[in-house]
Amino acid sequence: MPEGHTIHRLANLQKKLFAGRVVAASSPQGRFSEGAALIDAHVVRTAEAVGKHLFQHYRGAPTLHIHLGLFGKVATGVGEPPVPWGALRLRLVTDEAWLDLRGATTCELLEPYEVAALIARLGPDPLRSDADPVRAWQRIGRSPTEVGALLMDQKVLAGIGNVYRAEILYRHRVDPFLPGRQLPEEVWVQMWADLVTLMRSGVRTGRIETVRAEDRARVRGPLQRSEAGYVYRRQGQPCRVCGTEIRTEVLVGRNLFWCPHCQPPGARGC
DNA sequence: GCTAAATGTTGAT
DNA sequence: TCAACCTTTAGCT
Repeated sequence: MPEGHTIHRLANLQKKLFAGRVVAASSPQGRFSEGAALIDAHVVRTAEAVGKHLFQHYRGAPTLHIHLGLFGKVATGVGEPPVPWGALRLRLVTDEAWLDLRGATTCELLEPYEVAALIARLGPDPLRSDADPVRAWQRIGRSPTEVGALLMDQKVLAGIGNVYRAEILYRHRVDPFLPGRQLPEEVWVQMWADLVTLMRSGVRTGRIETVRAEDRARVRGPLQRSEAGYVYRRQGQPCRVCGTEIRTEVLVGRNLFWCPHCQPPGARGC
């Protein structure tokens, strides 16, 4: 489930399991053999996440940069690593722990200046204490582009994906198609604060949970895995608050979900 | 068993 | 705006 919270969770875990340890690196699938050879037998200094980008910094070797894309997965564990299966791009093994990477869009080694350049083109990440939400507002507040498109733009905000986009717009009763420059600044300030809270909770639990306690009471039975939010992937089903059918439409190449009653055209939030 | 879709990004048209 | 890419899984047959 690779939105920003997943990547930060992985970084925290990797710091715990690998920082200060020598890793044996290999690429059973073969696509990352050269890179694996360069970090093999080196010590991991630390791991960190910026938006959806994951970095492992090494002593005496370049930085490992991973981007999971839509279907990439990292599996980690302690003890003996499992028998390799499928397309295993990268395996890291220490005396006590292992890590397997599959399906990632990006797995490469970067020099420090390349890491800096990559981070420089990202907007503020709600999960980082060094993030400055004003930078995001400077772009959103003067843009004619739909808020629903701006939230997904990693140059504007880093770490938000299709689930958080839909859910944060719903929670603040904002029309996804509202031009950014028509969004009141105070609504943006609330959305940012809400993102910080929601995503931090996502890092803790490993899940995206967005339904408020008072609305949870309206839901009969346990929330299904695929419908744990207000609107994401709930097209055709009744809005948890007003009962109107949730709609979906493609916006910038991704399925957007919203409630036409709670987020009517022109709704600027509350 | 097959197909489509998925929490994403890039590069070509 | 669209296809390509990386892989797994859900929902069909």
